[in-house]
Amino acid sequence: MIKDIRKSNRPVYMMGIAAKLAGMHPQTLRIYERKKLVCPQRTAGSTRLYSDKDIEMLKYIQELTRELGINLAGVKVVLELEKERSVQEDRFDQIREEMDKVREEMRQEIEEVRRQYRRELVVFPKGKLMRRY
Amino acid sequence: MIKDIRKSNRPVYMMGIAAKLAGMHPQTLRIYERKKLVCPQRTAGSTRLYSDKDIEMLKYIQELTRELGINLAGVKVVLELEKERSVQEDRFDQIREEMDKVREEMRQEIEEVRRQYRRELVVFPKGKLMRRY
DNA sequence: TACACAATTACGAGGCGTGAGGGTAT
DNA sequence: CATACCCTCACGCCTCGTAATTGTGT
Repeated sequence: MIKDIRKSNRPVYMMGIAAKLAGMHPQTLRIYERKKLVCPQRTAGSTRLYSDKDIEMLKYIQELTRELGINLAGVKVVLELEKERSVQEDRFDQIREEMDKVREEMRQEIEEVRRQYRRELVVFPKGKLMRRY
Repeated sequence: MIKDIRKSNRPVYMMGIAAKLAGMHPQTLRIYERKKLVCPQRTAGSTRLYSDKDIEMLKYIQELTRELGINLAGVKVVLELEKERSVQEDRFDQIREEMDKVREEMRQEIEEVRRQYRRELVVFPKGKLMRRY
């Protein structure tokens, strides 16, 4: 399976590049890190390295702050809630899938019952049915 | 069915009382109303009347702002997300209930098939089974 | 050696709670 | 007519983004 490059976790961009990609001030990225909103990897010399996923997150946080006017405490909670929601949606899909499976199993079981009775019945010349022995 | 008084929508408290009940400044309540967070009913003379539900909401918003430090724009989004979540949970319960129903229906259908075959078979003296005619 | 990063501090704009003042409903 | 409401304006605190400074990594 080929990984989606746009969402890779591989740390690649230094802070300056990341800031330009996200259209933000480098200092802002440090603030976000202190508030545990976007936490990039570090090199041995403690230089930050941002992944594409981090960049996406930065852009999304920007939407929440600039367009909706949410402060960082709010952003944190919103991100948590949306994560919970995605988990919930997964569970939802899962249970629906399970329901389809149950339907199919039940259908097959009914079929099996029918087949079993059919196997036990034989047709006699005059069109009558009898148990096989 | 007796309504839960603690969550009633009936408008009863004037602003001063509501503010005391929620432990907030009356002016704050006006701000929340302007931001469409808590919208009390009004009398003909445009005096605000808060319900118990409104008071509950005020207390909850207070938690979000004071304890979590979320600003009002954030509170608005958080409230929306939690509403969505509750809807999603309802849908979840509903589909689980539906699944139970499907199971039961299928079980009954299997039973019905068995019964039908049993009805078509009769026992002959020598223990053999035949179709009813 | 030059350039970009790390960390801290300071400043300005805006959000939010609180208070004051004048007018109106009950 | 007294009290509590209505509304608007103004002040102070806090948050957040930005800039400046000094030191370090590459």
